[in-house]
Amino acid sequence: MCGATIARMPELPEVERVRRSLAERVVGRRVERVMLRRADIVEGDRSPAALLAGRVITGIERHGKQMAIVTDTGRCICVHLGMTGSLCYEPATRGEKGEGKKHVHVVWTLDAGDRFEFRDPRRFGGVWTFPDRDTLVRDRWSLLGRDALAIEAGELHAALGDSRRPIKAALLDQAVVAGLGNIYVDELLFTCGVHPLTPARRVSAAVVEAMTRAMRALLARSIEAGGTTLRDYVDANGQAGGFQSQHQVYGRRGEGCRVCGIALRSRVLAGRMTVWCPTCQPGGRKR
DNA sequence: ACGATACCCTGATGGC
DNA sequence: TGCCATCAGGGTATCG
Repeated sequence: MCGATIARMPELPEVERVRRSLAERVVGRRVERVMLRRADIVEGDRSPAALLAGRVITGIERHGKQMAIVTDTGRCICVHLGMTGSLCYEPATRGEKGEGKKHVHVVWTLDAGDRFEFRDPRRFGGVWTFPDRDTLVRDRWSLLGRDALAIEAGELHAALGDSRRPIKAALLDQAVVAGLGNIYVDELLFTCGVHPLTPARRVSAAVVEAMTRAMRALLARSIEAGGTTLRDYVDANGQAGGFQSQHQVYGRRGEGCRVCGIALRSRVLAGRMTVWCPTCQPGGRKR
């Protein structure tokens, strides 16, 4: 099993857990060599140097669901876990790189033979290389909205603008706010009593204010609980996430609302399975 | 211009 | 048991 971090459907809390657990192991250490086993998982310069060979890792940052591994010269890579991606720390004692494991696309070997690996069966994730942090921000992170843990109510309200699209679709849009995925959007809308079909422009400033607070609290609680584990997630210390037990609506279609008891409704919205409580989240009529 | 849809991909799952 | 259809969805390309 993976020594560090697997997250199925990694959203902001899961990525933050990966960031923290990996940073503990690799910051301050030199990348001795890089093995690229599947070239098309990397976008940009695919040379060993671009993939951080010879560099000393100085930090791991996160913006929304994306991570950046930054090094002493400023050279960095951006890692997106997609749906099934993971960054796993593997001590040297755990055998040879990628041995017997499928879908390990990149292996970074550190001093003493310890290493970390990018694995992604479905390949919705990827790795992007940048000569420096400014280029990463300019070419990639500037396309994202503010991080969901940092965004303020006024900014979120402005980002929603006068869009008529369903609030669920807007909150999933990483250019509006970075870090939310299907699970946390449904949970957030339930918490705020907002119907997922509500046109974004019709969510009042007051509700956006409450939503912003609820979003921070929800994400913070999930990070605290170790993130959401739907199948086999363990962090660097072998601990599974525990937040799934707190889900109010996600994955509970047809089951009773934990607040009012009525059967939760569901439909596909913005291409995503969406679950809500028809009484706790009234309205939703499009205009 | 905006919003909805198709597609990428593999593993888990359920039906027969 | 094994085969096949179905579903899951983050992000992007394309359609309407």
